[in-house]
Amino acid sequence: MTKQAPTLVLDEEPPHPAEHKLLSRTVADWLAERIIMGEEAPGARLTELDVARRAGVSRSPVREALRILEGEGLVDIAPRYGAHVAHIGIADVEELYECRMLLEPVCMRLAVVALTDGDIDELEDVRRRMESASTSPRLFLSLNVQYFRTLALHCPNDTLRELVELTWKKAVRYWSIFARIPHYAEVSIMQHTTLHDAVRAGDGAAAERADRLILERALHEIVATFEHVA
Amino acid sequence: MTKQAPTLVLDEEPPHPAEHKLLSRTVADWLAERIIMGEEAPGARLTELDVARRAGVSRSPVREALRILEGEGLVDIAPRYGAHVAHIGIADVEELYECRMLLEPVCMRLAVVALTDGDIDELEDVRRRMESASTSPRLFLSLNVQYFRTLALHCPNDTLRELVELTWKKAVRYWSIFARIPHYAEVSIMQHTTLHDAVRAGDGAAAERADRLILERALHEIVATFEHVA
DNA sequence: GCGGAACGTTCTGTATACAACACACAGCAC
DNA sequence: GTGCTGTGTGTTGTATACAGAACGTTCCGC
Repeated sequence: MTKQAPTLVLDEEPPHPAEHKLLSRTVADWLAERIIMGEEAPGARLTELDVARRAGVSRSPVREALRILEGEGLVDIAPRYGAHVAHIGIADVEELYECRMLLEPVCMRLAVVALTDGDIDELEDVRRRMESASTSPRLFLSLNVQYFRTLALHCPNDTLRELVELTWKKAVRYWSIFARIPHYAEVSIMQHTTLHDAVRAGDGAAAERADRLILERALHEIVATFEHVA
Repeated sequence: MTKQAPTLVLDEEPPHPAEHKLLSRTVADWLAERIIMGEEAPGARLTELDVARRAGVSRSPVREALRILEGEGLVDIAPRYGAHVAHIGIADVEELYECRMLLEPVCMRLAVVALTDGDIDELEDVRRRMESASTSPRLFLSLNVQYFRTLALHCPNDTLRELVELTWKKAVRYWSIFARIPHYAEVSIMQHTTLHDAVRAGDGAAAERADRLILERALHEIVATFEHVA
């Protein structure tokens, strides 16, 4: 219902827009970054006390951070045992993309037909920055997500949007692989053009098709690269 | 939570199957039950200390329980403000069912083709108990979920299964409405027959169609009843 | 009477303390 | 040597203590 600007926070805003970042969220982001970048090995045990010491905080926010990360699929938690960095496997990627293909194209279709001219301008801007960031994989991926996130914000089905965003949070786990795909940005930009045209035309069906194609290609690329790497 | 089937990684699994129920989980279940049964009014504020006192525990497990319930969509949490019982609206139901229709039928299709004879026997048993429970809405709904859950357990795509289970956790919020639908069980059983036939025949495509029909009808019924009640 | 600021209450967020449990290893019996 | 048991260490789960923020109230100025 209430649209949020460029912040990535989900929803919610009773009294104050709550930009006051909680420690637990900060720790979660910090640890997520390390996991995504591969600085925490898959399968490695994450002791609350150890994480707390390294982050320079007490166990309380760390505990909450680990639960958050569990929800985002970055760690596994076993009761009375502790947290592990979640394993990364090619089967998981395929599963995740199968799910994304079910949800995301529909989300895009619904969002595109709800866009205003101002929204399209905003997307144009992100798109431009993507084009000029094709040499930095990390930045490109970040802008890519921002494009989709901005678009999804206009999906009238909030439940669907939240599910899609959940899949994105899980997908972020494989960025390290994307970053290794040669010429990923250039090819991605090309395919992205089809989606962007649909956005400008307000053509929901075309956007749905375009997103499905993008996902199919991304899965194909990542599987090939994964096999090449591992 | 995770199925943990054929992981080839060494991955030491939780030493004990962890039936040891944590206090936080107990509180979460207790509070969820109260919310579902309408004993906690939608929109009502849930103060950590108040819940803790009523549950007879300290704030720590309550805090975790509220986060769990937030993930399941039963409460909303705003930073530095607290938790509210999530509102229940007809728009949310429609959104949720739109999502379920995208995910669940595919999940059922994949599961049905993976069933063994033993699995089918187990489902037959649940089915029989459903037939004899048509007079108790609560029990019927519970068995209904058990049927689908048992089925979904065999979906080879764990990520999809988890997403589907997430939508179920959210859907449980509307049981109080289902329970008011006249003759719900009888009609439901009838439609359920189509699905069950597909299960026995191992016909994935038929199961997918059947589940889609079931969801469409359920949405229709719940919308009608909601308008009648509210 | 009305607006606004200072105050006080209440709650969350974080830190710390304590208890229960799990695992590893050493020592003993056989 | 093998298997069991008791102890020790480390970690999680829960309770409690403390600090700061948000909200309501009251009191003052006008």
